[in-house]
Amino acid sequence: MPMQQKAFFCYGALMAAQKSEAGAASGLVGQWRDILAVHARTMCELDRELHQHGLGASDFEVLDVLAEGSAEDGTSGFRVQEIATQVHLSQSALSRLIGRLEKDGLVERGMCSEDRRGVRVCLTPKGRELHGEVRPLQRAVLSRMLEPGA
Amino acid sequence: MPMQQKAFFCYGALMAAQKSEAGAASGLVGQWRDILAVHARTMCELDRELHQHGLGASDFEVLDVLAEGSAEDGTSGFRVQEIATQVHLSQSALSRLIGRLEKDGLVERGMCSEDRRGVRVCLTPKGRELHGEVRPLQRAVLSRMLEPGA
DNA sequence: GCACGGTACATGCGCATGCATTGAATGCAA
DNA sequence: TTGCATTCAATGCATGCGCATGTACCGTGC
Repeated sequence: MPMQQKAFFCYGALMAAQKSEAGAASGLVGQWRDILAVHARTMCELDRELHQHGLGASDFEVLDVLAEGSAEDGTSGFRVQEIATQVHLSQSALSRLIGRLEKDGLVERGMCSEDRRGVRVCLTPKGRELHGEVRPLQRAVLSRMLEPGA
Repeated sequence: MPMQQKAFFCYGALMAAQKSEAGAASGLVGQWRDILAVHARTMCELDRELHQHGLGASDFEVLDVLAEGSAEDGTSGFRVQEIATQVHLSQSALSRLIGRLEKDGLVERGMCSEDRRGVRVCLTPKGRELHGEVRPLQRAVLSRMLEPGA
């Protein structure tokens, strides 16, 4: 399931972190630098972890939204625009992301009866399973990177 | 000076922010969501502002490093790898970014006398000027997005 | 019914990014 | 000196992303 091969983007985060790390930043720019550092570090680890299961960070975000929002039987699903409000992606990026997830059999796109412009997206059993399998890993990464005693 | 035409990436940040906004998040995932939201929102604004001057957020980060680190006369400059430790970019991305800045006449690449594999990068007067012109805008965005009374 | 503006999603396109690799230069050891 | 592992930066390549646009559909006003 090669879904996405690359995109680890682990860049200078780890090295860059050490500078402003070791203490909350002072000024605005320091605060911003810290945000960038934490974001980069965590994103990096997250992606690295998720990639072993064929997912990127954004993919997981979407799966997570779908998994949280739908009943256990994966009935209704979400409108694309509803997902868009929960995820930091442009509409076009989200559209393509859903396309990839669909191609990998993790979600299904369906017509939206109320508004035929709309598209309903819902998890497949396979998608739900993968999400369940991967979520603990994500939580682990978060606690590893965000918890104070890191 | 068209440097970089696109890359506003203003995605769903503004909308997505509203959800977990209005209060620090509770759990780890909430905390992470907040980081994502703040990062996306601020990045968006920053890019939007900087683009009016032909720069992207990463471009400014590099200019900022160079401006802070070199004496007023813009003498010495930095090694690429030194810049890399201050910026959350891969080595390759940084190399190309510097290439773009050079093409736009904002920085200059020079030989490194101590290690001829290395490259010294330093601001041109034009680069220094642009940085000085743009820095207040960046600070303004940060205070607008990060300050408590936002 | 029809025209028109607005909305929802998909697609064309250009760009920046990361990974892997390359080529040059260094430093160490035989 | 030669040989080899290492490091620095540049480049080939694949991918995801945002913007602009396209297409289908909705809703309103006529």
